[in-house]
Amino acid sequence: MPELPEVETVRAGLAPFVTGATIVAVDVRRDSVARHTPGGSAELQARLRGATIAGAVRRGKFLWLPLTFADDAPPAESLSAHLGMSGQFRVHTAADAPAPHPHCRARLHLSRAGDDLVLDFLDQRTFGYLHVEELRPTDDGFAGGQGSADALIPASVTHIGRDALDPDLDVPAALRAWRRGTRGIKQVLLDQTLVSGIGNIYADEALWRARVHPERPAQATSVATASALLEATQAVMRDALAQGGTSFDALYVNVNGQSGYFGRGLEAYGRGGEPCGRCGNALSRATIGGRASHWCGRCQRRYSPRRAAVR
DNA sequence: AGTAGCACCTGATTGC
DNA sequence: TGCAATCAGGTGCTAC
Repeated sequence: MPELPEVETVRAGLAPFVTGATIVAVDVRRDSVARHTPGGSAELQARLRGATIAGAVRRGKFLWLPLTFADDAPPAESLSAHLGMSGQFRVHTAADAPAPHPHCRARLHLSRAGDDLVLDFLDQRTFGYLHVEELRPTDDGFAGGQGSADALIPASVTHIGRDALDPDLDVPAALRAWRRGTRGIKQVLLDQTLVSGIGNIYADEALWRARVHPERPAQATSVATASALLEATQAVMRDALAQGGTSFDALYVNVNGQSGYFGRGLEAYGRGGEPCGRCGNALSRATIGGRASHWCGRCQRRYSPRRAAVR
C-alpha cells in the first residue's frame, strides 16, 4: 500500500511528465473521486481546465501539483491527490492511450509543447481522491524543494506533520510528540499530524528493527527508544525507496502496491507465524488499534510497569 | 484535549 | 456449488 516511499516514487515518476503541461480537459469517471471538492466533479473540472502544472510536491503520503494560470502569477492553487490504499497514476501519449481501465476514476488530458498526454488516476478501492484547492503559506517553514512551490502547501494538508524523511523535520519536537499520551507507540507512529508518511507496513517494520513492542505506551517510551524508532523508520523507508525507484518504464508511474519492494525486505509485516529473521522465534500477529500488526514476542518485549519500577 | 471507533469502498479469500 | 461473511488499507469525522 502506498506509504511515503511509494508516494515519493510516484511523485518522482510523475514530475518529468507533467511539469509544464497544461490541463486541457478532465474526464471524471466516478464522481466520488472529487468528493473533497465542495462542488464535486463539476468544480474539479472547471477549476483544473486551463491550469498549467508547475511541479510535483509531496508531504508524507500527500501529493500535489501546484497550478499556474495564464496570468503567470506564482501558484496559488493545487491539484491535490491522495492514493488511499490503491491509487495509481499512469501516463500515456494521447495517441497510445488505451480505453480507460475499469478502475480509472479520472482521466486528465494534458498538453505540453505540442505533445498531447493522458494522465489516468486509477483506484480500485476508491479511498483515494483528487482535489483542487488553494495553496496556503505554512508557518513551519516547509520547503518542498520544488522551487516555486516552496513554503506553500494545500489547505487540506496543513494539519499534516513534516514527514520522516523531510530534512527540516524538527527531530526533538517530533520525539517529544511521540512520547506523549496513553496510546500505544504504534498508533502514535501512524498519527500523520505528528510525523507523516508512516503507514501500517512501515510502522511494523520500524518497530521490529528498533525492537519495540507496538503496544508500548507512548509515555513510557524513552528518548533513546523514540530516537531509535525514528532512525529505524528513516532507514526502512530509505531502503524501500532505493528499491521502489528501480522499476518504472516511461508510461507507467509505479505505485508499487505489491511489486518491487514488497515481498522482499519485509521482516515483520505479513509474516505472522514465520520465524523472526533475528532470533527465529515465531512472529506474532494480532489486531492492534484496528490494524493488523506483526512483531516478534522475543525481540520486542511487552512493556511491564513492574519491570520498569524495579529498574 | 486526547482518544477510540466507525464509515468510506471493492475485490480476494475464507467459511458454511 | 453458491452465497455470505471477513479482511485489508488511510483518513476524517463523530462521540465519548
